[in-house]
Amino acid sequence: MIDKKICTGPGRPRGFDPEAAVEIAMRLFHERGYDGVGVAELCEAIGVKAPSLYAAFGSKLGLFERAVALYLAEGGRFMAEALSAEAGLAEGLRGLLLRAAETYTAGDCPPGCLVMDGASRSADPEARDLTASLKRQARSMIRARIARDCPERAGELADYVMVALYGLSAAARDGMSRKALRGVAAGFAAELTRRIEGPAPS
Amino acid sequence: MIDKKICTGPGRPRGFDPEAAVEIAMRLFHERGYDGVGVAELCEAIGVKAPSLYAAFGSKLGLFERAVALYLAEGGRFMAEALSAEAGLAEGLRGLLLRAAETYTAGDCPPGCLVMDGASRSADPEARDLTASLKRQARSMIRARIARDCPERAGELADYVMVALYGLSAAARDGMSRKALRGVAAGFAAELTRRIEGPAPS
DNA sequence: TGAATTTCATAGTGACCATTACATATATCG
DNA sequence: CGATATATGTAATGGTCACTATGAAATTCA
Repeated sequence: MIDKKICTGPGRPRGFDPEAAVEIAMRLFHERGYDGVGVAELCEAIGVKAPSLYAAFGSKLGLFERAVALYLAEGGRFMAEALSAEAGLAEGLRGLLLRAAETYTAGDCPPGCLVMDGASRSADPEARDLTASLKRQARSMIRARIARDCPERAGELADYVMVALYGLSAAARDGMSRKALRGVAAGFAAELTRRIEGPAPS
Repeated sequence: MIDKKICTGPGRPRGFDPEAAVEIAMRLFHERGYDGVGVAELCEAIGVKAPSLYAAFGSKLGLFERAVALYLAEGGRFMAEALSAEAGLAEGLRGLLLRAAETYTAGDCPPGCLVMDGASRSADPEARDLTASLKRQARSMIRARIARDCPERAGELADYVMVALYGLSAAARDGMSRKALRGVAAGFAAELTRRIEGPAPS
């Protein structure tokens, strides 16, 4: 509740905005992945020297954590929205996949999903673990939503949605068009709908 | 047709088997990606010093090219087989997806596909281009097979299969079980079959 | 045996990596 | 005006990166 500019204590005030820095870092990490962006490049893009960056965020990993958190707060909303929708399960999952296709090909940010493949092959195990944990969390949310209407197939269908999201993200990052991705997502959703509404196929 | 050990010219004979070296490199690249494996580690695993490796393969990228070629010759066969099968289109694509799920979770080699995400986020543009070209080639093969039976939907269905393969590979690399992946692949194939055999939806 | 040829191991190249020691600069508080 | 506290820039840390210059070792051919 306290304005952060007013209650500034003693000491030299910092010469940059940490929130803007996190946003710049988010974009760079999203473009080229955790290992693909060096601290030197982050410093230059943010307009700050390395010691200031370390004083503010602790480490490159700390800045990545902040960047991922901002990513989830901005672009990760669509998942929570689709899952908590009052619409039916099939409609919700269809919306999730279609909005993933849109989000992963939005022109104002890099293609693909920062969580899905921003650090999946990183050399830093802590960065890998961070995104891996978020992916488990996403699957858990999806599974919980499915279990409300379809408990006996929740695991199976959650896996289906996860693989679809993996595919949409990777294909987007490899340049697949938004239109093509939309069509694929609709196909994934159609099968999902059949599995939810129809009986188990033998 | 000439045994490679008999017709050895002048000079000191090399102390290692280049084909075995390529196989070792293939496994390492498959496990951790192009950037994730250093030349020093390759040298130690192969049992050779850096200059010998460079004399034999020219560069790290040259060794990667050989490793990818071996990967395609060994594990990439299932795609050509599924596409050139005498069975129907839907059966062939279903076989392709199911065999991808099996291949990507085979216990005797690392999970996922070396081509799909062995260098997709590499810092080396030449390594990225190599795998990107192979992915375009794979899509082209899939599309050509589809076009034989279903020319008006070849592009759309080829995109569908590609996204499915991306997803299966990434999910496998993130630890999804073979059983779960099989179920997902079967679901992908079911929708594909409907799109092939049924009329265009709406 | 001696020349030619190829591979070998030793030991380095400069560039980049994330990170930090140190001194200086700029603020608030007493 | 000190004293204290925080941020800054300079410059360097040790480590790893892909790669290679150099010379010795091991082979074939004359």
